[in-house]
Amino acid sequence: MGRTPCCDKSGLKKGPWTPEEDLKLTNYIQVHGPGNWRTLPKNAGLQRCGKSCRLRWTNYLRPDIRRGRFSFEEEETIIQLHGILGNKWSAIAGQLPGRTDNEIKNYWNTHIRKRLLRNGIDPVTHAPRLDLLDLSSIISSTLCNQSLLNVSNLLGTQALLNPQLLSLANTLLSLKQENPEMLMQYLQQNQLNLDPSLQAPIQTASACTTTSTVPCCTSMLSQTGLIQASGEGFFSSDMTNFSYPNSQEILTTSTLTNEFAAQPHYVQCSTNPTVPILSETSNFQSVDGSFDSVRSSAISSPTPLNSSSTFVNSSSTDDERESFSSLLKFEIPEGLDINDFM
DNA sequence: AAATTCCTCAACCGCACTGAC
DNA sequence: CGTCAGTGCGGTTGAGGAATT
Repeated sequence: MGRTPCCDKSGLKKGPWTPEEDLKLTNYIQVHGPGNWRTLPKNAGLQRCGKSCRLRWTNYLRPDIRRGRFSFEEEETIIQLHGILGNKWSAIAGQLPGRTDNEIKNYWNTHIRKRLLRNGIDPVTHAPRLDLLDLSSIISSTLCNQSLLNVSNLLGTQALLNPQLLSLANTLLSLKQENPEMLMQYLQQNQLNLDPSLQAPIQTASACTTTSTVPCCTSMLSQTGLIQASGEGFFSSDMTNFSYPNSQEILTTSTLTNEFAAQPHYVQCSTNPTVPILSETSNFQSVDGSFDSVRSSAISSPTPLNSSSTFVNSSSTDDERESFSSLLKFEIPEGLDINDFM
């Protein structure tokens, strides 16, 4: 049947608001309060759609709007919450007083998203981008034991540019998770160089979930830094404990907590010396794999994330942000143009 | 200095949801 | 129960300024 338009659009002004219109809208709302947007334009003497008035008010004229550059804490919070909530901009905005969903959405799309991509992170899943990572290390870790298959000699950086090899990596990852035996069969069929001495029963995915098989999967973690933990498969049960252990500190509303419970969890690995995670001078608890401080500091901790940086609102540079974002950095082979993936 | 490209963000659009009738 | 008004939300657009050629 279709909805009737929110207002009669004929003769209504569109486009940027003039100061006069802003004044009319502000004055009217100060007297009558927001709401009843359909009749508001007429009553306020505006040639605008009520929807347009509402948007102008909520996104720009509202007195509690906080304008200006996003602080580090805000940016960190956005990244954290986006990892949990996805594109639930209004929910994210609810955790950032004074910021609108529109503003956060714009900032995400123009700044954070690009930075994550530069650092090898898929901005949608917050997992490392397979197509941006060192393929050989991925395949090695896929087998849960780098000694099992020395593919480093098989594949070089060139592999990244080969769609077939990328496809192969995807296949291996899928097989590894779903059917390790089939993976071994696949490898044999494809004549990959398996060390005969290591052709004992391949570690199953479930075996990889025990901490006793330490080499298992840790190489991938160490290679990538931030990995999506899918509950079972790649990571030990202990490791899943890394993920957002303080989520309830971050998310005070039951809605957010519930949504978090339904979302994939993420872990961050600190074992790779090439990943410039925060040093011991920070409150980043890398020793035991706990990332509470990083995850919760934006809200629960009044102290800066990294003592080496002074995070003052609106004063940080992109370089500083880039430095901070190295928390989420992965190894991306040189010569790979990130723009091709954006 | 002019032309072109890139980037930002305010604003729009269409759909979904909720509650009143 | 169905319809509709009101509102909220997320994706997209495009104007205008900045940066680059």
